Formats: sequence, structure tokens, C-alpha cells
Amino acid sequence: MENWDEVRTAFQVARLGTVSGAAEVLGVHHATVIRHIDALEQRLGVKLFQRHARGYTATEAGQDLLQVAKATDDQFTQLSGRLKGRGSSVTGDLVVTSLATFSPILAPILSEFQAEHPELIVRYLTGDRLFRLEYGEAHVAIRAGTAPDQPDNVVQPFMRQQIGLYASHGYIKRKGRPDGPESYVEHNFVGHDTETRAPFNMWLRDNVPMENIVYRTVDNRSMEDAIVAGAGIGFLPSAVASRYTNLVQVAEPRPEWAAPLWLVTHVDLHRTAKVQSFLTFLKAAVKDLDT
Amino acid sequence: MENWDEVRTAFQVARLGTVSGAAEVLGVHHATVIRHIDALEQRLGVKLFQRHARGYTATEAGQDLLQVAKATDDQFTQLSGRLKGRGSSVTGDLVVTSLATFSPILAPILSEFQAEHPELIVRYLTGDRLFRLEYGEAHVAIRAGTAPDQPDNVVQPFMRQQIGLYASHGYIKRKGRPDGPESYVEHNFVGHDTETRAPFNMWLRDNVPMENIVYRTVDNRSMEDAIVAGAGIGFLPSAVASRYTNLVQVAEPRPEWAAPLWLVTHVDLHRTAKVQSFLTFLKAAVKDLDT
DNA sequence: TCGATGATGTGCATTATTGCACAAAAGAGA
DNA sequence: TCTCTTTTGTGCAATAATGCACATCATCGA
Repeated sequence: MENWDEVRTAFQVARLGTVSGAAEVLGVHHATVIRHIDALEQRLGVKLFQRHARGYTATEAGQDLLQVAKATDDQFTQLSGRLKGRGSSVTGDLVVTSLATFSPILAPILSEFQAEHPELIVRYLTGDRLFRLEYGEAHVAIRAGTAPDQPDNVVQPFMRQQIGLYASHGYIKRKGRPDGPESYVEHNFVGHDTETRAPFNMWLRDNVPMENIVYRTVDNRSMEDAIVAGAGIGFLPSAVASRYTNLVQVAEPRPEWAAPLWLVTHVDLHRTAKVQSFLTFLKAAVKDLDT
Repeated sequence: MENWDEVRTAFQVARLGTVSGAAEVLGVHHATVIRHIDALEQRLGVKLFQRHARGYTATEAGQDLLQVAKATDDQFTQLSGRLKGRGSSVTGDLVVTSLATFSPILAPILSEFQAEHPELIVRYLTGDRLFRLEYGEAHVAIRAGTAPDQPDNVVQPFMRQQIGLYASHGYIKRKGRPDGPESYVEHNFVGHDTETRAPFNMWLRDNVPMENIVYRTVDNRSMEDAIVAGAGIGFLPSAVASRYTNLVQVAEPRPEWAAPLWLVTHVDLHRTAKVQSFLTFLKAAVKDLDT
């Protein structure tokens, strides 16, 4: 039973009783309908119709096919409706991925977006490995650093994350608060163990002696924990730092520390209403955050 | 959602994950698969797949289609199995039609045939109007008289119905039993009101004065009833007459009275195992009847 | 780092499908 | 009984679908 189109043709013939009628409904020539039926019968080795001057009447086999094909036609019609609607409605899953660092910023935004679209299920994926848009692992990704240039990805600037220098109350009490960059040499710092391309990290390497970076991690969350625990002074997004009551801002966020963030989507999904709707919502929410 | 073949193509792509794999399974070139997917997506206005170097992964819409199409594929596979089997098995309905006259002959034959094929449902149709094979109203028809020459009908000789002259005991007691054709002028006859082409009826018109045909009917069954009621002497198939205990055979069945019977089937159904099986069974049963 | 492999995508020739014109046949209705 | 209409069926030309060759790209493994 290959060639589903022939089944569809036979279905219309069985339903309407005439080749001509089926041809009109299907929008093809009646000769095509006859050939489809002939081919189908020959392949199956069963007569589906009895031919007479008033049209075609289905045999038992033809009626069996009619039943099955009618169900199929209904299913396809429903599917078509769902699919066409899906392109312009915000339902189903919305998969967003980012580094775990941005979770505190994104959580309230995602939550509110979900509230606006009750039929939507938000899946926020974070993890060590990068989830790949081109494999359909996520609809939208928030990426940091230099602009990604994957060929099939649509990249647009999102925001610049405000980065400041913070230390815990415990650390300040123990070592005092630096009154300016010139006193950083007398302080302990928390930093990345590996060389990263993050702007604040490069600034740290240039302006603070390596031996002052006494606590080094590979994970942003661990770095955050270290600063809170009083291991030293370290960089934190201001949005993250504000969640802790025992953190003191050692230095104001500077533009040169800020990491550019990018919104990335896959071309195949970028035009869909769901993704577009989320992107505009996201950008509006961030704009509110800035002001 | 026209063009079911494209749905089938998309189904295989969604199932296998690659265009190449789907192309191999479908037995077409991979370029064809790509074009089917493109056409389907464009018509629906929804991306069904995300394309990447390792293949195609289904989006939510594609997975929805996968579900529906998989069910369809299963249904069609089952249907195909049923249909292919049907051509070579004796199941479903067997519709036989004839004049009501032949019911007593056919009933035991049909009953035995049904017993040999428990899955078969016998529908024996009799009625005033002729059921038409070309409209699929019956699989097999038993027709009397001259050979039908419908173009799409397969006609073969069946048997010659033994026809004799009978009268009831009551009639014989009242009018005596004719000792030969020469005494027919002194007897009452039961015959057809209209001119029929039945051989015995033509013989009656040629050999018996019209005024002796005192009871005329248009229906064979009514004629039978009239003879049994003692209205006169009349022609009956010997198989019918033998069912009555109060009938006397006035004259032996003669070959020139016998009505030729024909087995008629429609070309479209004649080759099927069910019809063929019934025809051979029927002919064998009649052969037993003759010996 | 660099081929090797296997995947998608596209222009062009080929093939298969479709549409058209016409024939034939059988109801429908006057 | 005759004509008109509707339907199926078929040879031939037009068209659309398919296959092929080749390009391109990403991934895998040494």
C-alpha cells in the first residue's frame, strides 16, 4: 500500500460514486482518476469498484477502503487545522536555554510570559553543555560573549549585563573595604581558573596581580558561592548580587566590564509566532529593567 | 491537506531522522524527499523539520504529523492485508439472486455452501424486479430464458429445469386424468396471462385452445398455488411439484418444455475466488441432482 | 589538523504523470 | 422511440515530477 494519493482518489470515488465527481472534487482530470483506480486495483489484486454507465459502485473491498480512508481524511483534516494554527498561536512547548548564571534574570520574565499564555509550557534548560539550536534542542538561546556566527542561527543583541565588584560583609569586616583600584593589591580576589574571553575577567588579569586571585573556579555559580562565603572580592552581575543581603558593592558596574548578551534563534523557528512573541516580550521586559 | 503522498514522505523523514534514509525506504531520490517536505511546509505555513548537517529533526508540528501519519500507515498496512487476502478467500457476503421459483432448488445448495465456509454470509435475493449485477446488487444471478447478452456479464449455461404437467388430486377426481394430448381439449389449464418466452408456455399456446386456459396469472408462485388448489392442469418444475403430496403428474417432463437456466456474473467479480468457488460448488451440486 | 564520510541542497536532462480531445454507451425525459 | 445529457474509456501532446551529477558543509577519527 504505497502511493497514498491513489487511496485518496479511490476514497473520493467510493464516496461520490462517480469518476467524474471525484475528479472535480480532487481538481484533476477524470482520466487521472480512472488510472489511479486501475493502478490501485492491479497492485492489490482486488476489484474495488464495479464499473457501469452510471458510475462506479464500491465492492466490499471498496467499502472497506472507504471506511479506512474516510477516517484518514478526517485525521488529516484535523491535523492540517492544528498545524496551520500552530504557526500563528503561542501554544505547546517553548524551550529556552542559557547559562545558569542568567536564571535569576530570566525566571520572572519566563514566569510572566507563561502567565500571559496559559497553554504554553516553558522549558528552561541550563547545563554545562551548550544546547544546540540547529538540532531542535531549544527555540531560543541566550548566549554571552562574542556574537555567535552559526550559519543557520539568527543572532540579535539582547542586553549588556551589568557587572560589578562585590564582597561579603564578612570579608569587608576582616580585610576592610578598598577605597579604589590602587588598593586592590592588598586584597583577595575570586576569579576564573581558566582564561575566559569575558571582559571583566580580562580586566581582572590586567589590573590585579595573579597572586591576589586566591580563589579560582571554573563555574560561575561556584564563584558566586565563594564571594558570598567571603573568600574575596569578585565580579557578579548586579542582578545576581542584589539577591544577597550580605554583599557589599566594592565598585560600581563599568561599561567595559559588561558582557554583551545575544538572543539566538534558529532560522526555521525564528519566524514563528511563538518565538517572535517571546522575543518581543523578552526585549520589552529588559527595557523595563534598564529604565 | 491534499497530496497524501507528501504526508507519507514527511512521515518517513520524521521517523528516520534523515532525508537520505527516508529516500531509501521510499525508493525515491533524496531530492524528491526534500521537495516534498518543502512543498508541504510551504502549503501548511509551518516548519515541520529543523535542518542540520546530521539530518532532519521534527519540530513539534512535525512530531504531531508523525503521530497521525504513523496511525495512518498502520491502518493502510492492515487494509492492504485484508484486501489482498479478500481476493483469494471466501468470506464476507455472497449475494445470489434468482426468480423466486428457484428458491426450493437453491436453498439446500446455498445452505451447504455456507456450512463449508463458516465466515461467509449468504444473501439470497428474490423479487419482482431484476437485481442488476452491473450495479453490484448481486455477485451471482440465475436467469431463465434466452441467454442474456449484457456486455459486462459473464454468462454460462447452468441446467435445464425439468418441467412437467401436474394437477391436484381434487382436479383429477373431478375431471378425470387425461390419457394423452388429444384429450387436453376437454380439460382446464392454468397458464400465464401474458405472452412469455418460456418454452412450455409457447407449447401451451400451440397445443391447447386458449379458451381451455381458464386460470391465468402473471406470477409463477400464483400459478403454483392455482394448480395445487385444483384450478386446472399446469406446468411446474418437477423439483417444485415433488414438494406437494396432492399433485399428480399428468405428463412426463419433456425436453422441449425445459427452460434453460443461465449462471450470470459480472466480469469484475467473476475472477474472484469467492465467486469461482461458489460457481464450481453450484455446478457440482446440480450434477449430483441430475444423476 | 586534515582527509574521509555522510548528510543536505540545486541546475539540468529524463521520465512519468497529467490533461485534452474524442469516442462510445447508457440512462432520462419528452 | 428519439434526442439530450452524463458517464466511462483511450491515444496523443503538454506538463510536472523525478533522477542524476555535482557542490557544499559538518562531523568523525586518526
